[in-house]
Amino acid sequence: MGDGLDLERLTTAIEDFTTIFIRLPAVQRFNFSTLSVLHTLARRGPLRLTDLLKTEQLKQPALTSLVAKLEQDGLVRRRPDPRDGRAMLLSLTRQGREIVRSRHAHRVAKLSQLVAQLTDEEREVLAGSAQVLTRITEIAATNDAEGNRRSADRADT
Amino acid sequence: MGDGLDLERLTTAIEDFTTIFIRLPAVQRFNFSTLSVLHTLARRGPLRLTDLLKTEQLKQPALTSLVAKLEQDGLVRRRPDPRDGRAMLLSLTRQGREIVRSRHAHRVAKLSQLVAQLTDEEREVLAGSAQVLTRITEIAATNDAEGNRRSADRADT
DNA sequence: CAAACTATATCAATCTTCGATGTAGTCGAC
DNA sequence: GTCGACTACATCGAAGATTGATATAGTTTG
Repeated sequence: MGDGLDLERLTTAIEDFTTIFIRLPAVQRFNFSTLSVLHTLARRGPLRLTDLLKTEQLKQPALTSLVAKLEQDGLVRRRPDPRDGRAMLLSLTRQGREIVRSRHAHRVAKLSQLVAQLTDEEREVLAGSAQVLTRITEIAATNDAEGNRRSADRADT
Repeated sequence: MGDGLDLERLTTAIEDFTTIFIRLPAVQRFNFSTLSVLHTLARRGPLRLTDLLKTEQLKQPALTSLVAKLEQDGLVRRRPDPRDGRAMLLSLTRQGREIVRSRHAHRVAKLSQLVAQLTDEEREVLAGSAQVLTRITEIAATNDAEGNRRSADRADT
């Protein structure tokens, strides 16, 4: 209580930070949607189209055609789901993973250069925040999953 | 020294966190580029097209037409720069600011709900990190500005 | 005041995205 | 087992966004 956590300020700080950290110039010819799809597949392993759809800000036909193009370009692999004849399992090829890794590496390098200009104290704060950010992301995922269960059940008050 | 700052891990944590925090479903019909332009204008006040261009991942013609549409929709104001007859000064209208504020408010609400599920200790770490994030963003801006000066000078080794 | 430069606008071609709809696979009740 | 309802993904045509090339107009410098 009263720990001085100013959400307003923190949100603004994150918004501004992502502008310089996440929106790197697209070194290759990829747009936001494409990069987001690649990142999600890199992080969450093989996914069905429908599951991938949930995290992306696209409608299904757009995602289908984006994935088709990525397959043609050799970045994504598509194979039938052995458990469900309707579904496709999507994953990255080695080449696809390489793109995600390269962007990630750019970010690490950029962050490294910035962190070098901080005080020791500031660096300590950052070190702790990685863990907290991960926790928050997990909590959000859990909340979403529960939300889905509830609305599927139609059993809540 | 040896403060356990793992940049690899921190970068991944930030990447994953922004997926749930920044890429909110576009409640309105705006795409990424549009939202980014609105955010930048909200934060950095009146800007010339060329200056706005620097922070956006778009080419100049695309930005011109995007801004034209935003003006038609009443979200952006365009007026001639009194200091330079070639340039236009872009800023948000009240309505444009309202959109940015609304997305920001959504984020604050979402963060608030997540933070409520953290321990006191975790909240304390977050409280400190707002300041550090802001510092990092400032440093990055300074670095960029210096980089531009240097390459304009063509005077470095 | 002419040449070189800068800021923005326009154009046609290409790529993205969308809503609507189609096809094929799955599931559960009987 | 087979009928009906549902789900996963694909296809299609239209609308919108983005691009490179280029045009126009204003500015600066010698």
